[in-house]
Amino acid sequence: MKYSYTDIEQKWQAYWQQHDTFTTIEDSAKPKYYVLDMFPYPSGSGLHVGHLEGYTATDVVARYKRHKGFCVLHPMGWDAFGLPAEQYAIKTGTHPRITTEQNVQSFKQSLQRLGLTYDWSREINTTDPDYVKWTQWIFLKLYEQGLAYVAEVPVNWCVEQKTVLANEEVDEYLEKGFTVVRKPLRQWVLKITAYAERLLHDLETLDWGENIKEMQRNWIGRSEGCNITFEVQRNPLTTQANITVFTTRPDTLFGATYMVLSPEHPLVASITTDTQRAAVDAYRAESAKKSDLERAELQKEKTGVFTGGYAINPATRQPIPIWIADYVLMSYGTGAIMAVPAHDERDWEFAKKFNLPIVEVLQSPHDVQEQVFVNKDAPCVNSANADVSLNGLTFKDAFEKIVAWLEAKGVGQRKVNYKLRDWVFSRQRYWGEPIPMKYYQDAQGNYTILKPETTLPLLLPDVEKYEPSGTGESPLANIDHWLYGEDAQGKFRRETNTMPQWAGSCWYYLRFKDAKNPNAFVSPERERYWGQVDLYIGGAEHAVLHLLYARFWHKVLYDIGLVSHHEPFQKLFNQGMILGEDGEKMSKSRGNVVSVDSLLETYGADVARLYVLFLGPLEQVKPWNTKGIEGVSRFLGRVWRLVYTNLHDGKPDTDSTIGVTDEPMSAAIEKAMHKTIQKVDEDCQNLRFNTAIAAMMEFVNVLTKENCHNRTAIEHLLVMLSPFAPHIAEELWQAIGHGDSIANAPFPTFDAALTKDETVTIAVQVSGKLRGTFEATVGMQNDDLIARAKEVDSVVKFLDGKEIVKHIVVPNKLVNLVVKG
RNA sequence: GCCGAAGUGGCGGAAUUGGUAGACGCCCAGGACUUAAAAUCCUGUGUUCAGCAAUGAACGUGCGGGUUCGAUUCCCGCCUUCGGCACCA
Repeated sequence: MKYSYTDIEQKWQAYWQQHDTFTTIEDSAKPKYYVLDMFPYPSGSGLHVGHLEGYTATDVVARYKRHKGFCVLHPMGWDAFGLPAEQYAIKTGTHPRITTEQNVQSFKQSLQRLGLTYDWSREINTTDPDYVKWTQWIFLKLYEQGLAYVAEVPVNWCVEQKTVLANEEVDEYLEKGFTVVRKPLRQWVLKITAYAERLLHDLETLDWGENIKEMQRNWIGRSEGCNITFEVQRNPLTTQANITVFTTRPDTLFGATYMVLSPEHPLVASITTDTQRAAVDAYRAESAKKSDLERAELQKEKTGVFTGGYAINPATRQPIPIWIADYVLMSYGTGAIMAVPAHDERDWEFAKKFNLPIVEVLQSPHDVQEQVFVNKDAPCVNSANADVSLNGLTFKDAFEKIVAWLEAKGVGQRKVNYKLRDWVFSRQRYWGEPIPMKYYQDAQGNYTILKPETTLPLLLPDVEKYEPSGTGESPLANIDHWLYGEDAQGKFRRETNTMPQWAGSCWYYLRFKDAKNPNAFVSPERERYWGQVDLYIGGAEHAVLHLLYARFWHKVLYDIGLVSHHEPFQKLFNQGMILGEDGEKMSKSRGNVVSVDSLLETYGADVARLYVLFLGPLEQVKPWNTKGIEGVSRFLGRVWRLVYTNLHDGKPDTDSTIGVTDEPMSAAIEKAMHKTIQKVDEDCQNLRFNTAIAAMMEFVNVLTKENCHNRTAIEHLLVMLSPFAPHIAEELWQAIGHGDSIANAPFPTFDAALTKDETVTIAVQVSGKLRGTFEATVGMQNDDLIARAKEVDSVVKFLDGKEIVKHIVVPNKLVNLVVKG
């Protein structure tokens, strides 16, 4: 019989479906394993090879763990809210639900053709009313915990289109010639900063790549320092005020020669003197117009203006000028800084530009008037007053001493700051979960009294137009019959903001444990049974946001007793991107996209699965290479011919030519088999699929070369291969007489004694250079090894006439004869 | 600029508690089978030099140093590529 992947793939996919082969089993007598993919946004362009790689990897793990006797949870779903469907709706009027459904169908079909073992009875879709209900329910839990609040937050506002833009849209709109400004708008915000310390600290407990942890740490951006209060100098023209700054270098306080406030700082108006007011107002107006992007782009030249006001440096008691400049951000620390130009690059640049004094307070190897000196190890100088002296102290001691002094005087306080900001959680869009809040009328008839929805889910109404309302509100603001209503508590207007796409993905891994539960987002029993996700695989593009947001929600749920672990994903593995054949990122515009459907067409699922893993290490970024696929295709052909030997002989095509025999295998083959099992087993556990496949190829090459068709060897090979190429494995398993699915066969075990060689090749070096080899029995004594090494033909001439000054022996490996002369 | 990862044959990659560099696969060349082709099977395949040849020697893991009997692996200094962050005081 000839190997025809189309026939056998369809046959076995139907078989698995009919027999519920991969329906999840919950058996508390067995260990559990929860292996999860980052679920996709079902885009119109279909599955790409990046999906293929990640999903195949988790599928191999899921199947492998099943062979190993685990109860495996391996689910799939759809992160189906999102901008593309909404933009398509704006263009064509097609309801996003329709587009989404179509895309889901096509995605699901492709996934099924790959022979993935997803338990489709647990399929979820973030846009389903049943799912939206629980997303909203969790939001209300956050609200009850005081972790959701309303604030005025600047957003990207397109002036011409009267629309709020997502960050990723800004460039596109600017290119079209529109004006994009920062405009404060009413937003729902989640207080993720309340969890900053735990989000940082608990990273230690996770089995994640160090690089991803580091990215999260940087994003959270913890820094220790202190807040220092500067008294504003009394001046008949200004009001009495204090300015608090945050600094990580209080040890340089004596060198603070000026202060800078962010242009948005609330004290700017009261500090500014009349003579400076016009300049200050002009500067503030200008920076308000600039988008964040522009501020960042213009980082070359520092700008700023003097307010006319002065503050007193608490250490030197000297008055120092107060400036405003947009290099100081209102959103970090206190929105104000003390500037130490001698020892901070930004301050130095600013001081040089505006001729502000630069005072050296750390012993510097060069003149700080000429060049800035940033250092933590240099001792303090010029840093003493009547009360306190830091001179001679380095960072740590100086820090402690000055902070103690400031605290004693009541003008300073230790403080930890984070770069992490609270999470702006509302979008002015249609295609998202409505935020389930209502505003009831107050005594004046204004809708100001905020209360949560009592009936969930709150679903989206149908709309005629998907464009934003033009007022900065979402299209929902135009749907009066949905927007306004009355209940026992009075007349209300609904919240028009919707949730961001992140919302659904913050907890989907929990819903998979109990996907159809109508009474709870997950039952406590099932939550506990499946516990943490044991392995989570996805692209590194989600290294920060999705993973941080999900961890945040999870911790909140943990705190209110709804989940049993404080972290959701125990082990995270990031697959590397697959590039086009040209080594560039795959993109439609480059025309280097490899589509999964065409691969399936040409080579079938087993080859596609095998090849995408054989390409290289899972975590590595690697280019696609269409030619190499022939190799794995041939490999499967060879496997096929181990069972169906007739093709090899060119004889007629009949089923009776199954060549599996019960003749014993040779010792060499048996050894090769045990080594292969060991290697494949280890590699599967460590997600090193490329070398696992290589090991199986080697084994098949040995079997082929020796014309060995031993039943045990082939059965073990098929079980090892089945996680990778399940269809052909099932077909051959059946062909050699098994009635049950290979998926239920236990993974072969190896005999450690049989993986060891009796003889080894010893390398012989002369002064570190390889000059020959010889065969020796394992465990041969060092003296014997040396004696043998000296007799090796190719070695002798390098020893001729030389004195051996040293013998180095690595047992069972190598002899190195060090010679002189 | 800062943080992180990585640089190995014509190509994808393998091998690191320091011990025969190049497993496996692609490409390529030669052979077997075939009327022929495809498929399949076998052999060879890092570079350079010497030789008719078997073979031998030198070089070789981004670059330059170092430690060591021995370095792809460890240390120091660079270069390049990719990813992330980007005035965070």
